[in-house]
Amino acid sequence: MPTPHYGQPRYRVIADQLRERIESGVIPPGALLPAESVLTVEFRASRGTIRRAIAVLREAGLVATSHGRGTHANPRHHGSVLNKSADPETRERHVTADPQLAAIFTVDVGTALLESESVIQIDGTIEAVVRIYRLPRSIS
Amino acid sequence: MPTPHYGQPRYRVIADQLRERIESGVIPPGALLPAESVLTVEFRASRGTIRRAIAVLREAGLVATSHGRGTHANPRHHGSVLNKSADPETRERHVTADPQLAAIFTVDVGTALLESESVIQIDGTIEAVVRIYRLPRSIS
DNA sequence: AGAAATTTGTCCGTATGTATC
DNA sequence: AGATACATACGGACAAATTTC
Repeated sequence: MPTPHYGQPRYRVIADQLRERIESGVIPPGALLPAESVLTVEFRASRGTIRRAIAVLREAGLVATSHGRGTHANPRHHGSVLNKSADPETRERHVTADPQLAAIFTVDVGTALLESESVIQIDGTIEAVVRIYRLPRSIS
Repeated sequence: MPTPHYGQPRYRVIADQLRERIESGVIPPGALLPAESVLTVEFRASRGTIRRAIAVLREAGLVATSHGRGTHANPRHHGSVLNKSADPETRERHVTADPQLAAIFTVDVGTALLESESVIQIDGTIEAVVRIYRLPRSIS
């Protein structure tokens, strides 16, 4: 099997499906998820991919994993005052200035800008995407 | 080589060493870290282990990674920029999801999103442009 | 108590896809 | 277009914690 990930990578697709089961109650709070070895069969993915999908859910705070025991769904603290803050996983890339950005920075359209992107999640659901544009740093 | 990890796992040890270089200034702010392929040679670890070590630093906010470019140290934090916005000129508009946003929100490309744009100025000079994307207000 | 089975944790090597230079 | 660098995915192996018998 090649490694095509045109749209979303497989671990994200798998993570979304597992999250759906948890939020819909198919996997009730506190219950154990199927073992990684079971999930590899079900999703026909390698264990590494399964583990990465679970890692997404764990960082989102809706599952917890114990060595030797398994991964179980977390009791949802919905409605409570506690709302988990976002995890800042920042990714950067170079982009070209669109007309709006060019006007703001007073540069030509197409000038290189640095874009920094973060995904804001609350309780595992994506709330917003923040993109910050700056002029590329000059000195170092 | 077997897989001994008596004390700390290797990726943590490597992450600590890289962190030391960043915080001590051996890798100055904004500078690129050595490529993953270089680090595999230096630490005699597989690329997967190197990537995991870098992931630790990324989640800690010490580095930011760009796809074909590399990983560089001490990216500016979003929070610091956002906190300095005393007089943000905020403007909202509807936009269509580009492929990246579509993948993050798990919607089709072209789906309507709400964009909130602010210009961050410090002492009259434009520091950054912040764009926040959200799904449109839905009924509930 | 002890051994075996189960399950997650770490690590390696390789291959291929995708973005950037 | 080629080279470089990061991203995803596979399969295998062994370690460590837990549970089960």
